[in-house]
Amino acid sequence: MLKEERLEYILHELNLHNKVLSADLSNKMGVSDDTVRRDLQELSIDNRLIKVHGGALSKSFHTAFDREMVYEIENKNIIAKKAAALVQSGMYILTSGGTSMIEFAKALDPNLNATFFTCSLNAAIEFSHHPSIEVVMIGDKVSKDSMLTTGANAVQSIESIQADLCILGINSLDTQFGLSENDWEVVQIKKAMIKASKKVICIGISEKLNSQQKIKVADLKDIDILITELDPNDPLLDPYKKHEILIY
Amino acid sequence: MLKEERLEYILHELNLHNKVLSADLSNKMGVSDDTVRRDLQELSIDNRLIKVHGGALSKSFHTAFDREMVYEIENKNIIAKKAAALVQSGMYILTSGGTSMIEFAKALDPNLNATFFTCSLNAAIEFSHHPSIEVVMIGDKVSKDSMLTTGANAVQSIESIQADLCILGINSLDTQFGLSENDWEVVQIKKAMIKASKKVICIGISEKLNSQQKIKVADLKDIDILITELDPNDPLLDPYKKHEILIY
DNA sequence: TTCGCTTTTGCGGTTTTATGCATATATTGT
DNA sequence: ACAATATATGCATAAAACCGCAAAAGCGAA
Repeated sequence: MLKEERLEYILHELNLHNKVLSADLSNKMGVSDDTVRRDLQELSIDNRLIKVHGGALSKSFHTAFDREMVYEIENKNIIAKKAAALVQSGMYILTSGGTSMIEFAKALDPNLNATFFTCSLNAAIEFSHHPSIEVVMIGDKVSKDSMLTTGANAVQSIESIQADLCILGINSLDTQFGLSENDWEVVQIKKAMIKASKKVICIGISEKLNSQQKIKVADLKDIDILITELDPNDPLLDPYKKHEILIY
Repeated sequence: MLKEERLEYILHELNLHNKVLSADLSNKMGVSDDTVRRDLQELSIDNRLIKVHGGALSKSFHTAFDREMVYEIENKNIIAKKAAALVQSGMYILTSGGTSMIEFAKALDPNLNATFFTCSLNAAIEFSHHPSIEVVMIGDKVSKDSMLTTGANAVQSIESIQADLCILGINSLDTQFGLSENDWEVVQIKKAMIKASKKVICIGISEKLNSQQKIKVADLKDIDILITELDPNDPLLDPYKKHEILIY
């Protein structure tokens, strides 16, 4: 393993888990812990991570998120892994944005060969870090709140796609009102995405369940799969099973 | 084995495995490691791969060459301020990407009211942080090296715009060959942008001057304004003044 | 072909880099 | 406070990169 490769690997691990242990790294990479320590030191000097006794922490983890958010991130990671398992090579996939989607992008199998369409600037960037998937950014006016492209042009672009999968971040989900949002423009986009896909997967932390917002995106019957951090047998999810939604 | 053959072979191997070892290459190709090193060096200069101690890594894997960029950030800031001064409210502006453009976005007057069109994911995000400007992302397939959307769709979108200004990051600029790039797709985008704008501004650090790359984007006569970190009276810029380019 | 010219290549010697090991020191948890 | 780990430091070594030079190969024109 080349030195630069190791540095990349370490940063990658950090992105995924927000922390690394020196001992783990030296095992996995097959080098002495001296070398690992020197690698970490170098990355630390370059401000790419935070070195601590026994390993290192992700920079963003330390600066942007507090403990509470970490808990969320762990959950989003669980969701991301479940969702990533449903993606197969050759698929065409429409996705929205949100932090769950970012984690999802990180969790994708490095050998996956698929095409992702998205309106989210951040998601597009994260997908682009993957070595082999294709990424198509759907263009239009950028909505500053959500960092999504929205508008007639985007909707039209989506309509011209026949996707296998549509993966949507949940803003609010409710057994009565279904999937809902507060931003009219974003709703139009999500509606178009659902219409253009054979299967619809909703991902989001359980906190978002059983809440409503002002504008309806879709009925429950339009949703095929629901992914949360909860165990599929969790009673909280029972109401959704009744609506023929698969729970992962 | 001929030289060009070797270069092809190296890039091919890199595509397959994302890394190559100098020792492996000299064995497989039956040449000395000096030759391999020189081959790698050449490809590295042409930005086709990342040379590291012991071999080379694929470009797509290693996006973090921003380490060096940090040194240039002060110069880019100077450039950004000069460029920002040329933008007026009400303008429609096409922009490419690059770190200079990111700095430019940060340097914009907070009271500015203008509309920015861009193919760069990063630039779009940075522009979106501005309180009042409108941002339109031009959609298409995302080119992973440059994080730009490229393709026929993007070109077509650009063609449907009549912009006041086009601000392009310089990759290579030369009095003979004009503005040039190494990526065919990106060249198409930039050409379209130039065509769609009344005025063309090129921004970039002086390091990029007097160098050429493989594909021509535009002649000097297509460029109206050139902005570098240098003083406009710097002798290095004299050759460009002769071509009726305004220097800032 | 043969003569000059440029480009490419290989080689010897030197310098730099990467890595592991031994030893001394520091940090941590109980 | 003490044992267990982790870190820092200096050193040795092997591999890789660099440099200059000369031989070899490629190329165009007489």
